[in-house]
Amino acid sequence: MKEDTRKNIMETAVKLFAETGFKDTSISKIANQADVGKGTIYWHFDSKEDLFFSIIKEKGKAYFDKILQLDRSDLSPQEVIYQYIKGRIEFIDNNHKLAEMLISNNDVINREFKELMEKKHRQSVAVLEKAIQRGIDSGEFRESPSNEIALMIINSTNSAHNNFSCSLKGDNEERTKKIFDFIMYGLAGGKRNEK
Amino acid sequence: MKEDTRKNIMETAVKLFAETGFKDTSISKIANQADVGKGTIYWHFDSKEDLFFSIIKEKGKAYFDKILQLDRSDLSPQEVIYQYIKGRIEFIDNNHKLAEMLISNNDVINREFKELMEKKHRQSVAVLEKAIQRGIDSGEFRESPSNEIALMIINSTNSAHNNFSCSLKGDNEERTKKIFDFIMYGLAGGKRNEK
Amino acid sequence: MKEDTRKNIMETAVKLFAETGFKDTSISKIANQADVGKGTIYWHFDSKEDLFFSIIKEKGKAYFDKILQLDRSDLSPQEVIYQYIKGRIEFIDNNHKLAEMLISNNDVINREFKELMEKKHRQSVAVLEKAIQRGIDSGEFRESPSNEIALMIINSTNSAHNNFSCSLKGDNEERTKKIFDFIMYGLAGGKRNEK
Amino acid sequence: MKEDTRKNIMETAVKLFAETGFKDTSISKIANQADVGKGTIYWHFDSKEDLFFSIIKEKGKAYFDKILQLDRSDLSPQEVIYQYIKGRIEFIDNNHKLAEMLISNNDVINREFKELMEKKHRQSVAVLEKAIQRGIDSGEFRESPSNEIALMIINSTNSAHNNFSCSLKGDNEERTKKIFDFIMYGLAGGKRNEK
DNA sequence: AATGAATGAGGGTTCATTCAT
DNA sequence: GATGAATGAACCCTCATTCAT
Repeated sequence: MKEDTRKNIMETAVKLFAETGFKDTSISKIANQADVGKGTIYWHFDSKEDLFFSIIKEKGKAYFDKILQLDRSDLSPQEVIYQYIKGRIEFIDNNHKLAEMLISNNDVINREFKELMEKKHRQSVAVLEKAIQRGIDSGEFRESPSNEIALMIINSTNSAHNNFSCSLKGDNEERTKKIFDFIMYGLAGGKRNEK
Repeated sequence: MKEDTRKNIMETAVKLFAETGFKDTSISKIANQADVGKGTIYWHFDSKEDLFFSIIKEKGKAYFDKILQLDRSDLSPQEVIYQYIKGRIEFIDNNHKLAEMLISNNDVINREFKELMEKKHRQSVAVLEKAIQRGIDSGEFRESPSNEIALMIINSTNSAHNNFSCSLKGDNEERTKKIFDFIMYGLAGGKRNEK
Repeated sequence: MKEDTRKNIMETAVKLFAETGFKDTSISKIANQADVGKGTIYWHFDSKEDLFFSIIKEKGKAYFDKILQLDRSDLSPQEVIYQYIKGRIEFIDNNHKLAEMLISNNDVINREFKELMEKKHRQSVAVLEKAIQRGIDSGEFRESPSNEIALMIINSTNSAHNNFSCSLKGDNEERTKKIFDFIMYGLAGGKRNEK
Repeated sequence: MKEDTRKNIMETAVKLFAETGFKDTSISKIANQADVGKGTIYWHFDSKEDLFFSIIKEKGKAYFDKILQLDRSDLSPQEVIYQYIKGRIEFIDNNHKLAEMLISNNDVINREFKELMEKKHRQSVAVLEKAIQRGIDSGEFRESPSNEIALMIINSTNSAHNNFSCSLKGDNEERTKKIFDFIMYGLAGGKRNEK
């Protein structure tokens, strides 16, 4: 029963945080919606921030774990990139607003959160970076700064989710392919005519 | 002197809004930091929202105008894309904090703001889209959905600015070239070996 | 204990509203005087207006109910008028400050309040009007516009309470009789010598 | 020219004060409406209160002077009362909202204003009182406490102006007569049948 | 474990007043 | 005489947090 209340609060909170953001979601609203007393939330969590972090950590864990698991040499570099895009799109699809919080650095709550997010971000970059480097070493990819390419891949992938009411069309598979294709061959594709 | 105070307030505000977001930046804080009375802000602006919009409109105008001017046929498609990237990077460099506000859609304040930003975003997409289509028609670019490619270009360009304390290295010229290169040729470049 | 706080706030508020009016009575002042936190007032009432209305509705109900109960044919017209005066004087005596709020229409807060007060006022007028008409029909009273006479009776009755530090003397019984006498016979009494 | 600005301000102010009351009329609004700078008002008047008092004193003077002039023995007691009612109704008609301020003691601004109003009120009562006493002495009026009757006359006269959207009908002459008649003969008129 | 009444710091905003020009 | 930009105290209200029960 103990865990039930805690879970109930977290699930209600994640929905509300995702819908209206951290600042605009009050403890009262969460308590109301979760059908518990306000004091109950403070029995289970130290503060509003603590509640938020607990959610982020729990919900984000699966996502980040999946990314970290791509850091294996039995996957081809292209496969790593493809799976990265796919995983992110799926996560965004399932946790729409929460994803925005994890992806953007605007809703910075405090230093602890910022540092946690930066760490996760660096880890994601590192996974991609390694795969890219492997691809370059094998001659599969062209010479380029792997770290920065990783960053551009991550940003391109964001095209999958709403960006001022504009986003990629199609189901997850299609969207993944589109982004992967863009990342792999760019606009010109094989057509190299130097600017 | 009249305009000095207004400018002072706007510059202080843009810094604080960018640092801590709209919600977490109080009028008191802005007034303190700008070394004016709280009432002074309300002499120059109708409300906190009005202050925010005034900043967005005034500072963002030059940036968006420059993008719209790229919509000319005497520029090659590649040139349009290159100039787009360059313009955005320069804007980000000069208005670092403001750029974060303009780029992120997390701090959506209200419908008016949302609609303004969406309109500007659609216009930017349209400019790129046209250029891409021209490139495809001329055989310069490979066949692809121009609208969605435009979106991915925009997102890739965001790699130029801080993304959880990680960004592209080099001066503006270098960074522009890196992004342009990525967009043009992708990771594989001419090396096409289908996944 | 729950109701104690609410009552405490209402009683403090009615005193202050009556002393200094709605506009000039701040929530802070009420909270201070009632020895509760400002937030406590907002726990019990939605807004300053809600507090005001709650007082009016709760405290005024008994008074208006008593008036409406005079609308019975087993009471002689004179008796209705006498009881009306008596009821109002008693109410004023027991709710001195509140009475000032109910009687004056200067502190009109908003449409809802205005309409509520007008409705109650019309009902009071109607009760008196019916009684007057009955008295005229029976030949007890002289021919006269019953509606307007009702209005004058109401205003005369206001003489019982402070009017720029001047009011009728005596206990409630005496004051009721004085006003009743004035209303019945006027200044000249039976002495009719046309002006 | 000096007096022109001052007059302009006062006339604009009296209109606005009358329309929206003292509290709800801001100096800005008056300045705007009068088409002068805010500072100009403060050059002509010490404060918002001073502006208000200046209006009250000036506009109220004519009214109160007229009442005081009724304190002459060449007027019959009835004539005094009749003229009192008539004067008040005319004043109310010409200065509708301002009249409410003068008549009600709810919009008490401060001690000075309160005392001024009470003094004027006492003087008005005194004029009526003397006339009543003369009428009683001459056998014209029946025996009664002249001071308190004066108060009731004043209150009855208030029936002429809006009282929660209910007031006497007819032109000034008619309304004066109705009130005079009520005051003189009451409801029963000559018909004395003791309750 | 759970509750909800109570709190007060801080939010955005208004406005009478001042003063350099 | 006249102006209006600047001020800051005070306004109503919100909400994260506490604590007696």
